[in-house]
Amino acid sequence: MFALCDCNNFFVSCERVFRPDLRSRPVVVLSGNDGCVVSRSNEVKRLGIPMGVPFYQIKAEVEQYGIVAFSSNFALYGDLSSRIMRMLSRYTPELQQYSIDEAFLDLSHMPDTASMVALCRRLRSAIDRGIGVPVSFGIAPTKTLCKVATDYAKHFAGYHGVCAMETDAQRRKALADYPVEDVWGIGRRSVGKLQSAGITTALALAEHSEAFVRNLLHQPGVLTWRELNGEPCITDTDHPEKQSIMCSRTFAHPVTDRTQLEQALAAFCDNVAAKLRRQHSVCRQMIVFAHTSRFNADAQQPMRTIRQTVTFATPTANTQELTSALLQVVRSQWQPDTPYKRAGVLLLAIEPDNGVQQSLFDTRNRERDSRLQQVLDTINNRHGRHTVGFTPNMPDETTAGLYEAGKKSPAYTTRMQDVITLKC
DNA sequence: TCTGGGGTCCTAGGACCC
DNA sequence: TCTGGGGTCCTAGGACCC
Repeated sequence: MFALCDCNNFFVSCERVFRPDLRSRPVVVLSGNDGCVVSRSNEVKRLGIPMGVPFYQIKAEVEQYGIVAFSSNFALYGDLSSRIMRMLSRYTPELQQYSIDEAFLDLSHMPDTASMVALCRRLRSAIDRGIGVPVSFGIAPTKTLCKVATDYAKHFAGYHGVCAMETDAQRRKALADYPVEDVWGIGRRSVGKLQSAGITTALALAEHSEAFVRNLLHQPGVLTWRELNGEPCITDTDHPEKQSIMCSRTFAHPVTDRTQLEQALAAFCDNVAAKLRRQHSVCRQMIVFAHTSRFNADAQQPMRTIRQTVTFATPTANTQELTSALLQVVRSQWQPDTPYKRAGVLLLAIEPDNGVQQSLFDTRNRERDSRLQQVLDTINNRHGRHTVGFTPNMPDETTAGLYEAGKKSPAYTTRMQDVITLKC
């Protein structure tokens, strides 16, 4: 048996930890540049405002219902997330963090369902008291069924935040009332195919034959089908070492200046390379891209794109080497008078940094590169990101004009100046 | 005017091999 | 008229997740 711990409305709940005055008010958290709604309080969900809607399209509702909006504050969410994960791992030996606000607990060592429910209740109240974020638990024999159980735990007050699915009768009853489009692993495209086949509930999907499901939804659909029928298939839900590392941003206003684009990309490169080194890895490939707005693009005015995959003969995690390759890409593909709206850097073909295969024709002094990089990392860890580096004037989230995040809350838990003061 | 960011896995098709 | 069969590896794109 597994349990899934899922934080309720996570980003909104994080904002409410330090703003208890907002606990019963409608609150949303927005994506980068305050573009889209990415987290909603229950009050906002009840108003029918959908996930992912562009913020400007709900201006009227914001006004009418007094919806409070925040720019996203990942320093805060990341810190509260790691506190929750630490607390969960104190109570269970087997914890697989699945996302910033979800983790699977392996409960196979526990004797019966009653003790599993009791454990989850203890965890729930410990997290509520110790951190202040409400969470829900779903207990079931497979991870896909855990997701279903967690939804029931969230939506029916009678469960008090913990729903266990133990018997086959419980499983069938839960799936019969569960819309197939809400099943974990069934996306937009699959829903269309399932509807054409007359399948609307999770139970109807589970009761079709494996051959039917394979023909319609292929291998991933078969895994979901098996999981719905109680056979655990999804095992690797934790990925401590990333296989790809990306940093990309949409600019608040399009960038038409080459130097400005280069500096933005150099900052992304700095971030991904530091992440790569932190997990003790190197990469053999890097994709550099920048493009004009993907909206309003048509045959007359197609999207204009910079995009190139760079392959390194010797795998690397060196910021200088990655940055100079990146600058070459930009300089060779740059088109003047082009409003670049989004840009990014993606590292691929990642492998551990021990036992790197050297290239016979390598021209770099790897040993010296590595010593220099270590010194720079030490300085930047002590004095903040981008304190020293290979590119001057690297912008960050606060650089005027490049990004919009005017509704951001303080970094209450990660920046000394932002720690709240209590007047007693 | 305004439309996010960071991941994973699977599959089809091309290039290449004998 | 008529053009094999069986592999591997790589890449781009699709589908899905939060």
